[in-house]
Amino acid sequence: MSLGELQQLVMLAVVRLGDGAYGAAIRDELARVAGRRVSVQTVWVTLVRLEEQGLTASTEVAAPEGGRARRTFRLTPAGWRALEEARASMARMWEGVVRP
Amino acid sequence: MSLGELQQLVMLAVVRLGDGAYGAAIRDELARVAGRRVSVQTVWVTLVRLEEQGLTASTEVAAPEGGRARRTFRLTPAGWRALEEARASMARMWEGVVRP
DNA sequence: CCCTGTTTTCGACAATGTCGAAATTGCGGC
DNA sequence: GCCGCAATTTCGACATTGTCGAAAACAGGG
Repeated sequence: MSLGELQQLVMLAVVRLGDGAYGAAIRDELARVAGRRVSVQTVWVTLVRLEEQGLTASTEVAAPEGGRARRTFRLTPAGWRALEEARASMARMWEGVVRP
Repeated sequence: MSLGELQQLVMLAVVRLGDGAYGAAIRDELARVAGRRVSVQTVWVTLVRLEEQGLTASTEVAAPEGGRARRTFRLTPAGWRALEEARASMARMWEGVVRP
């Protein structure tokens, strides 16, 4: 069971956003920084599935002006471990690789 | 259409191995360097699907001692582009991220 | 109370990841 | 020549991840 590519990106967006990590913000951060354009529903299912695996956790927060209540996400320690492990594997594979 | 995680790892194993990039060798390189243990068949389907998308190409090579003919793989220019793009997105997302 | 904008949930389907089991092929021995 | 052996590739099936259209839930204002 290893992290999919989008899962990693979503997790990174979550840590980048800190407290403000909820659906729409994550979608925007993904587009802005990674150039990856996905719908907010896609972000959501990904988060739900990560939570089922204990890699993220979430809390409901009070509604801002003119909208309904949001749910914000964060990484669990297991989430951090998985994310860093994925990064380390990939880094080792890139080591010494040069485009011909 | 963006590269899956295993697809990236397999492509990297392919470039690492150069001329000797065929099924079993790729499987071993993945285990050795990335610590990712998958069956040879898994590597194969991945390669076939990448080839369908024009990201890798393959050639049949004469049989070595005591075995049947092999098929060796390499990246196409489009493959390189996709791989480097995936890396760049991920790197940008990691920028400035520190574990709390 | 109904409309409007924001956010979450449902339901469906495509792409990727994974492997057990079968088929193919070259070699060495009987 | 036929037989089994070892290495390699192909088939078929299923789990997980990626993707979104459309629907439901809420909060505030007219």
